[in-house]
Parts: sequence; structure tokens; C-alpha cells
Amino acid sequence: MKRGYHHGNLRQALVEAALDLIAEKGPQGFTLSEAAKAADVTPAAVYRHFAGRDDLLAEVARQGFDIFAALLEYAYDEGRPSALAAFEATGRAYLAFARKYPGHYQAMFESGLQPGQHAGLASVAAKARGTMDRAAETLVRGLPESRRPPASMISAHVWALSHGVVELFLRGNGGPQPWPAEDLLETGIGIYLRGLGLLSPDH
Amino acid sequence: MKRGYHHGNLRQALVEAALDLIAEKGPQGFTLSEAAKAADVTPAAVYRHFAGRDDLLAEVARQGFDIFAALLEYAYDEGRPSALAAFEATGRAYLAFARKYPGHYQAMFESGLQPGQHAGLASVAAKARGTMDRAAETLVRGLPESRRPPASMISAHVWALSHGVVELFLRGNGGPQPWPAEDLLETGIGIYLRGLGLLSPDH
DNA sequence: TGTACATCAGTGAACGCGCGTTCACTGATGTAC
DNA sequence: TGTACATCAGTGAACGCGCGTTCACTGATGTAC
Repeated sequence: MKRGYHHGNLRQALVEAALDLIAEKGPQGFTLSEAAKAADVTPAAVYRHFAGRDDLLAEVARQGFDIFAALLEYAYDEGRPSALAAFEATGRAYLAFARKYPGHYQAMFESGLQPGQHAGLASVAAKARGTMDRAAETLVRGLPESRRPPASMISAHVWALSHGVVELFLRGNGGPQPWPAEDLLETGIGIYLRGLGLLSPDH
Repeated sequence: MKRGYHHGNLRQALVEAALDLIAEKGPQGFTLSEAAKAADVTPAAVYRHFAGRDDLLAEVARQGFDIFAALLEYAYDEGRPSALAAFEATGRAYLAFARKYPGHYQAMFESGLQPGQHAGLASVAAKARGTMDRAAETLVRGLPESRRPPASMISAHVWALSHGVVELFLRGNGGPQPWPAEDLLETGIGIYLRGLGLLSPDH
């Protein structure tokens, strides 16, 4: 692909180069210099668009949280067709996102950058969290008040289970994988929902 | 602390220096040179005891898996006083290990080194896994055969939940922490066990 | 339509730094006599 | 108990490398007239 002196859309090209590097070699494998090289550009050119290495990485994570939040929102679909189905769908969406956007996922959760250090990162991360919380909130309304755990606790459980499944069983990090990650998450959430009293024991 | 030309037990001193570095600054923060400096020794001295940077890191992880396996085994205690109590104890032990040995934990799970690449790492990791599997196996025997999920699936669920809780809620990575990690894991496993039919709904 | 000019995205060379690793060496330790 | 010597853990200097970052520059682009 030929190009002249000016690139056209270097900013986004750098983001995508970073994504490829991270997806391929892990968050460690990303360097500003290699991202620049992959975008066919001098390292110094990066500074026209980003404050530096961390700023580029933060933008990758930010875009990741954007997509993530949108996918969760889409899966939740305002609690349709039922609170239960919507909740299960958000769990599946979590895993689907991790599988489909490995570069984003690793930038978000494994790159070692602190949200809060980069403006806008924390807020877009909170948005994703909010969707999960809402799904749990809707779900929990189906329970009698006397046996209704806090919604934020339930969303934390599912978030943690999903994250653990991704880290240990979607990538190779947990040794041999006894089960496909999707099946693990599906069955795990199923048993959990039964424990909440939201699925019958025969289900 | 004074010492002469010879260190005495440099090998273990380096391991502990690495542990401190990792616990303090994350797995990224560990370098062979800084570990050597912390042990009051020239970087070249490291090569008397390790093949290189990765070998030192692998030894840290190996010792971690050793402790981890021992703690799980101790918590499981051959299924005493009951299969259920022993299983819950192994879950708590997972989290307790992560809290008490953060350097080891991060070397094991967040340092990006592949088990299998380092002899002995995979086997000692498998040992830890085996204890969890056994705890699940004992547990599952309390269920009627018709509703008995595979033990390896159950241990994978709990492993994933525990890992997720550690990654997201023990460290700051998940944003604001709505609940103490120990409480989250305890309640999560409780609901899960109820879903398996091993705890009564009133529990 | 053609020319002068301002803008600014990207160049290329250079920097200081810390990294992992190597090598010939040195000097403390422990053993043989 | 004292001396000669082998061992080998740690030194210190050096290496090549890739990193993030800076700087004065250059040349493509688009606008004003």
C-alpha cells in the first residue's frame, strides 16, 4: 500500500497497529517504536497524535471499553426478552468480547495501566460496569425481598467468574483446558442462578 | 547488614529480592539488574545461580506453586471435617494465598511466562490443580448420580471465580471495590453450592 | 487558472537510559599435607 | 598449627540493543489572492 508524505489517518492506524501487536505478543509486546514501524512511520511521528507511549495505550483501552460497554448494552437489551435471559446474555457477551477483541481486552485488563490516571478511561469503564449492574438489578427484582442479595454483589460475582474464565481458560494460562471457555461460563452461571433461586433444579 | 566477598545464600536472596520487586511494582517492575542490586550484588553474579532472567522468574513462580499446593492441601485436609467444609476451605485458601503472597501470585499468573517452557513449573502447577480437583471430586460424591456434574468442571468454576475475584477486587484493577474480596468469594461460592444442591436455600 | 504562502504531519538524526548478557579477573574459603 | 593450593562465588568493565523522547528540518497540502 503506497502512501505519500502524509499518512491520512495515522492516529487510528497506530491504534490498530498497537492492537495487532498486543493480540499477537501480549501487552508486553507492545512498544511505541514497533507500533510506529507497523504503521510505516517514524517513532517521532507518533507524538503528533499522542502524548507518548502510555497515552497511545490508554486510547486503545478506551476504545476497548467503548466497544465493551456497547456490546454489554446490546446484549442486555433493556432486560428483554426476560430479566433472566438478558442477564445470561450479558455474561456471554463478556466472553464473546474477550474472544473477539483480544487486543482490546488485554490493553484494558492486562496492560498494567491504571484507569483514573488517564482522563476518560475511568468513566467509560464505569459505563460498562453500570450495564452489568443494571442487568443484575433487573434480575434481582424477581426474587422475594427476604432473599434478595445486593445487585452489585451479583454483578461482581459474574464479572469475576467471567474474567477468571477468560484469563485461565480462554488463553492457555491455566494449563490444559478441560472445557471450552464458553461452556464453562454457561454452566457456571447456570449453577449460580439456580443457587439464587432463579432457575429450577431441573433446568 | 555486612557481608564479605561471598554472599552465603545468594540464590534464595535473589528470589526474595525478586518477590519484593514484583509485590511492590508488579511483574513488569522486576528486572534481573534490580534484583541483583537489591541483593547487594553485581548483575553478573546472578548467572552463578540462574541461567538468566527468565530462569530466576520461573524459580520464583515454582516456589509459589509449591507454597500454593501445600496451602490448598492443608486446607482440603483429606476432606475433613466434611466434603463441603473442605471444599469451601480450599476456596478461601486460594484467596488467602493471593493476599499473603502477592509476589508469588503475580509471578505465577501475571508475569507472562509459560509453564511448560520451564521444567518443573508445569508439574508443580498441576499438583495444585490436582488438589482442587480432588476437593471437587469428594464434594460431588454427595450428589445423586443423575445430578452430578463432572468434578473437573466444578473445580474449574471455583478456580475461575477465585482468580477473577483476586484480579478484579483484591487489587485495584476493577475500579471501586464494592465488597471485600473475601466476602465476595464466600458469598459467590455459597450461592454456587446452593445451585449444586449442596446447601439448603435457608443456609 | 496560476502563484505565494501558511500550515503542520512526518522525517531523520541524535540523546540518555537501563536492560540482559559475556568475559577475564580476583579474592575468600576450605582442604591436603 | 602452618603453608600451598584448588575451587568457585562474586567483581567490574564492556557489549549491543531497543526503548521512549527531543529537535530542527522538510515537503505535501490547502487556501488567499
